[in-house]
Amino acid sequence: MARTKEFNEDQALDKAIEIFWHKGYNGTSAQDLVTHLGLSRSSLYDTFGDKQKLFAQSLLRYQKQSQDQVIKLLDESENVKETLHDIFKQAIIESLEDRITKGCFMVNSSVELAMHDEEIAKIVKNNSQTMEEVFTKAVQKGQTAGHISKATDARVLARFIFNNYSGIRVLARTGERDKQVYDDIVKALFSIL
Amino acid sequence: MARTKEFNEDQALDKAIEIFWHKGYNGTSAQDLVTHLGLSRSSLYDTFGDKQKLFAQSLLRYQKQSQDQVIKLLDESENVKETLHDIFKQAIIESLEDRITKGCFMVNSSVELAMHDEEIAKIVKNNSQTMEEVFTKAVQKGQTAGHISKATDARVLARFIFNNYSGIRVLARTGERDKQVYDDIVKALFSIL
DNA sequence: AAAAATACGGAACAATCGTTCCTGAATTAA
DNA sequence: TTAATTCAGGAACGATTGTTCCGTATTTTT
Repeated sequence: MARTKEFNEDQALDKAIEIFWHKGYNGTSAQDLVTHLGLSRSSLYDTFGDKQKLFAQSLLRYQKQSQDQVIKLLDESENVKETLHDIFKQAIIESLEDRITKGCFMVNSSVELAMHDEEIAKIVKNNSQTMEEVFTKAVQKGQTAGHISKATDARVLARFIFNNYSGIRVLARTGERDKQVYDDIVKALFSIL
Repeated sequence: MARTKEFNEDQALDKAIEIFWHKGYNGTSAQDLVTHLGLSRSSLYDTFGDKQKLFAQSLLRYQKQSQDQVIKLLDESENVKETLHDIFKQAIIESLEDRITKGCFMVNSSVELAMHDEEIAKIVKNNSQTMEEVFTKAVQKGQTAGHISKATDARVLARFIFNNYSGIRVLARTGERDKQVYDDIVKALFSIL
């Protein structure tokens, strides 16, 4: 009956993530999207609705991708403290390697849109809660195994870890390229785990 | 020779800070500025140049205001650890009280503009360096006085403090209203000082 | 082969963007 | 008083915004 799409929807979403991540919501124009996604205006609007909906779908996809990665690493980990350390090391590498410093798409979107767009606010809130749960369970696992100090409540540590993660991603967004600054923060953070 | 200005330039800048802080640079239109500052278009452009210049001036004024406050508190402090604690408590109060959650103007601007506007990038970088110095000296002072542990290098702790400050301001921007979340972070942070 | 459905490219939309300019009134210093 | 300067207000600028629509091409199912 119908013609098939010539582009892959998920690949297009990945392109949308790239440009929204780099330029933000208000900084990305419809023309930017057409150019970067390689689609026509009509295909773009037929497929994704409008700019706001495309942004929300992009952010959801990004969230799922990054959450899944962290969850998998922590689930499979036999030393949670080491794995958490690896996660931070990876974030630092990404911050230093990216020639265009994009920071974290979720953090960027929180700051730019959370208070102006209810749908984005929900995604951000859901992300925070999920990450808090993931980190809390991981810390508990580490405390049981004896890799992480039991001196502080697991949820407190989880919130603390998440807060430092946000901070580091802001730092990356500012264009900080001195590895020592990142390393100092991680060093201090892990001194209390 | 000339008619005197009927408005106070600094007061107008304060109004500009308010709206840029709330809506961001791209989210604030020229009409928003005219309405909120209570000036005519012509007066606004004659006085401040253009939107970008007005934004930069606003951010500089905000930076000076908040830096001066922190520096004064820490300079006059006899117990730096307590004063740092007060500074965080104050940030939490502001985060919870603000009906419209604005976060931190400097953090917001970093995320939105630092990588796209060189002038803003310079302001942000200068702010980070200054705050790092201020915190470093404060921590040294606290270590000498015996209020802060000497186990960790002062600069490392300073960067760590600043990172958690950024994180908390992002949290505020996401609209988090649970005081316990903020308190947990501060509790964990001060457990290593 | 015919018919149905959709992708495509691009023209075109009204609205808003930041900015400039013009008007006439108001105020000041010479 | 005169000349200079700045005020407020609004019209108007071209450019860009997000979005819609249309004609054509293409593919799939009947």
